[in-house]
Amino acid sequence: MNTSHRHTRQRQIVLEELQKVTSHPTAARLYEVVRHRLPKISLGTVYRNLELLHRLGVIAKLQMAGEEARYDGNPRRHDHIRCVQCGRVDDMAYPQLLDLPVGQVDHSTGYRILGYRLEFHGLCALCRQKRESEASSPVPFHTDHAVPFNQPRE
Amino acid sequence: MNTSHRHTRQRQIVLEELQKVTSHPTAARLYEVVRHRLPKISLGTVYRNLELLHRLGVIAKLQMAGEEARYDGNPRRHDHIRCVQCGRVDDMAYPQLLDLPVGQVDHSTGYRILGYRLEFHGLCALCRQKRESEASSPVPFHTDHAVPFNQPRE
DNA sequence: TCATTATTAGTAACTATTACTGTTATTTGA
DNA sequence: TCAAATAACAGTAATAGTTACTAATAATGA
Repeated sequence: MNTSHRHTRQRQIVLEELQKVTSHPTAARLYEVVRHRLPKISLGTVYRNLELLHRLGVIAKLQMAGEEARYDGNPRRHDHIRCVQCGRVDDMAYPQLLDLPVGQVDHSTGYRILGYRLEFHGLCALCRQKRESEASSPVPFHTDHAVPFNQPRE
Repeated sequence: MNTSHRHTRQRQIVLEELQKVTSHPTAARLYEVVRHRLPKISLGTVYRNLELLHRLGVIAKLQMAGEEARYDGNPRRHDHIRCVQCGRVDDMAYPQLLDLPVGQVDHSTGYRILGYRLEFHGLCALCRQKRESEASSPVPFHTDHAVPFNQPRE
């Protein structure tokens, strides 16, 4: 069984268009963009190639909490911040976590640690301004792990 | 319009059963457990109450990357580790992130930062042993943001 | 060039979750 | 205490993101 991957026009263009942008598009959004160059491409093909490129480590797949998956042409380790209002995702600089025994077995949990995901959430500049001009309206839903929220259990 | 919440047997038992366990069950799993006490409860009721209790800050909703949502009877801020093989989720102790201007506007991104989510991934003790006994087989899929993975872009 | 087969387009199926609808039962206050 | 008001319910249908299926197409190595 040959496990090599063929070089197709569809795969090439999906990768090219993803690498052009910094907006962390969803599969559906990237599909729209790619269709300008390949009108007959199917959404399934976009999904399949994104998944393959992700498995190969060429791109990154961002499955943020409970949201539609987004893709990132930059596979290097970096973190993201997501707007809780509009879903926009941007890169966020944060130093790597310290004292993480990656590859080692963590003795408190028994897990062999492979890595981590760190995602910030907040209000993007646009949604922040919109909210401020509309006066007082609280955060629309409970954003898990908001730092000020720290009440004791029972 | 009265926005108070009624105290129903269904809501009470969903909360009780969630608070009994430390296994971070999915809605479907909790539904199975709750049915032992309320055979006629519907899955929608479990979902609705979990969502309400989450909004009220009584429980935590863990929407780990791309996975089925899990619920945690402990709403205090803490982090989790997920097994990339079997999906199991455990608590993981890690100190709070430093130098995070929560509530402030981050000048590099323009976001008002509200909080963050930190999730580790790895192999739980069981899956680790299973894998070791089956000899060499690599991690089945690309676990995003694995720390050793750090190649330059393009 | 040709045979092999990975990949495609198009579509159907799947799954977690939410919405809808008529019924039930908690709440409230007369 | 009792009954009106309505939040919440059970049961079911709908939604949305994603994956699986199938016959046709095209990339690849001989």
